[in-house]
Amino acid sequence: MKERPEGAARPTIKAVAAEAGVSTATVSQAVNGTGRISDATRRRVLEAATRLGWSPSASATALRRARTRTIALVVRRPTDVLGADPHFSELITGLEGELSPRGYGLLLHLVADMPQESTLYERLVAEGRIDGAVLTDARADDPRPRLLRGLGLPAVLLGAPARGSAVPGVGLGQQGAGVREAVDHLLELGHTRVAYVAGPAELLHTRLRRTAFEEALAEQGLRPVAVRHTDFTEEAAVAVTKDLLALPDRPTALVFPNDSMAVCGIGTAQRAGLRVPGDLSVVGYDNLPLGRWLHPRLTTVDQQVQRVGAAAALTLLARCGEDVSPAVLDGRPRLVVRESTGPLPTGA
Amino acid sequence: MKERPEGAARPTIKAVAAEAGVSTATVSQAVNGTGRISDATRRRVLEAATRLGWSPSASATALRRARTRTIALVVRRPTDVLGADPHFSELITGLEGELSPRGYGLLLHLVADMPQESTLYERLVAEGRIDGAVLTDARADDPRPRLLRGLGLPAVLLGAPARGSAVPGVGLGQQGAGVREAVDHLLELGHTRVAYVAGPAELLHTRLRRTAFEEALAEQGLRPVAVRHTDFTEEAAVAVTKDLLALPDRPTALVFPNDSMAVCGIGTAQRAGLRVPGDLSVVGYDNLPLGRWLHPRLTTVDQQVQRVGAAAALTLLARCGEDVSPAVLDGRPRLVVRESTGPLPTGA
DNA sequence: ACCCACTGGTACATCGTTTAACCAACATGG
DNA sequence: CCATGTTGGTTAAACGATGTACCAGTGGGT
Repeated sequence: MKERPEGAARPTIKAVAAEAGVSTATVSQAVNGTGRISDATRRRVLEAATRLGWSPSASATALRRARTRTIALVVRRPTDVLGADPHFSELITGLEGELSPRGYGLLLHLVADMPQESTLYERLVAEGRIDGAVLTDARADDPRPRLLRGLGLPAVLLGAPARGSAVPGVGLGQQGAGVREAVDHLLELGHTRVAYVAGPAELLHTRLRRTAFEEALAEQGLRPVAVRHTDFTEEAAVAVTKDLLALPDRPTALVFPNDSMAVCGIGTAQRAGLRVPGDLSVVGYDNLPLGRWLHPRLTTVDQQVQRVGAAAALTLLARCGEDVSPAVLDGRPRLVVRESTGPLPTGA
Repeated sequence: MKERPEGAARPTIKAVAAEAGVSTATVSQAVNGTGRISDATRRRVLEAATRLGWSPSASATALRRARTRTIALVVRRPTDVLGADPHFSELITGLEGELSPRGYGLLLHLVADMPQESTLYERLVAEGRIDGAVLTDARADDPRPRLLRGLGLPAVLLGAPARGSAVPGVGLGQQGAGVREAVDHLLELGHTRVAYVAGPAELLHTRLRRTAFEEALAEQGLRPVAVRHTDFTEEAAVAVTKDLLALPDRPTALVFPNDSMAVCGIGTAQRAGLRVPGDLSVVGYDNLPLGRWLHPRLTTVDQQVQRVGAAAALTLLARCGEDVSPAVLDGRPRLVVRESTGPLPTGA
């Protein structure tokens, strides 16, 4: 609709000022609601602006205000294969839901490893391209909080809530609650030989969940059949499942660190002639949409990534000087019981 | 490493000029390789720049040059539920692979529907936030090419290669080839009662693939048992599968428009007591990583989204005035035969 | 000795906004 | 009638980089 005659340059604040018969300063004040302007002039200016289809140039505003209204989300993807982690779609949805209405944009970058990620932040900050960053995959010894603090870049860390870190953490409380609930569920079903497939050891949530897993078992006087760390790839899921199923005292239940891997695990078990949940119970993590439709439907832990994303956006916006009501993030990860878990096999 | 003493503002070109003992103009020319500067001075300037950890301000450069080095990718997600289409992860990977090394950023936005998407482009252009856009999900009557052309924004349309549209299309040639191959594969296995689950009718590739499907059958003198359009949601996949399996002359093979839906279809069939591929063969589309690990492993069509993304990025960069070698996109969608397809059930 | 070409660099206007400082006009109170 | 506000604007200086037009020096040719 705002289609301009071919080749016509975008209008500037000057054009609007001329159209409305005022100075450019007045236009600026009118659209920003600052300064002292009569209601009548304000209206005139706004009309002129819409008539010309003008919006303030983002570059000029950014230069003047030293604010870009852009947030970075850097995704570290170790291998080319992991790729499709649908986790991020959910996260991005949550973020965008809060950013977009406030005129903020999300700048997405993919990197291979942590050094690359650090360099990228340095560049983005040096170029003044972003106002803040969302950090994912908190590590046990994470270099990013210190780095970003040094660079003076507002950030939030997804995962564990703040722990005296340089940047505030955003996430559901009681990180371990989901896994704990999963274990309790399995125990109730009669399982005693349970194994845990964990994520990369350096990730923070890997630790939290592993601890929760072991504690929940210990409370019933049990110990895990095994705990295996993996790199989150599908290949690893298959390999580790085979490995666990070959154990002398084969586990009757497997707990995975995400749904994709759980699905691989189920496939591997079935391929080995086992029925799920008849012979083996499987629990995932993330509650991907897909899990609802598989056969068997996947029992999993829902950690509400989308809501966490929204909360993270709000926290970050607040740190960027936007006045937003602080995010309240109640709730905790919860087990969603479906069909991939069942009573202990009678033979066992 | 570039950690500046707390509160110190980022250095500007002036600081670098002072450090190197030259004028700001010289600094600019040195880093941009323009103008006539002696090698010695150039080196001195670059050294000074790294010493201070300076990079040209993106905002200032954008303002001056009327170029932001930012590309928009707008994702339309009809419902909240579709969400996790892993398709996009692949696409983004492909795009980023070419954009990032050239200093371009990817600005990601999520919208609900086409009107919103149009408005968004208008805003982004009016604010001068982007240099170009990548359009996905080409529609039969797509308003975006005209719109963006009117706005003067470079763009590429993913999917069918150019067809006299206002923006160049990027995609594998012979769009239908994959589906055609799938049908041939099924026919070879002896199937004659094949049904097709299609995507939303307004999407361009939906048409192309549907046509390919029908033509491939027709060549053997066959007609589809049924063709059903859906909205790409998992729910729809389940519903339509149930529906098709209840048909009087039940199909022995189902072709789906993406892997997520194919998985849902398999689950639904299994739940109905059918074995895959024993009683029913299923073909997907996209070649998601997950499909390799399911039980049964998914037969699907690989359309190399990542490579298409890379090619799209190159085409777009070229239109943005970057001098890149034009993308060559050979190949076509190819069938990947795995385990979800098998010979015609003997009873049928 | 003089003109010219060339090399290597600098001064300055400019991109489109924002904002502090300033000012005209007009009412108000003493 | 004059200092004193108040209201509603304007002027001009940034913000940080780019690029055109200009200039100082050097050396060559005649």
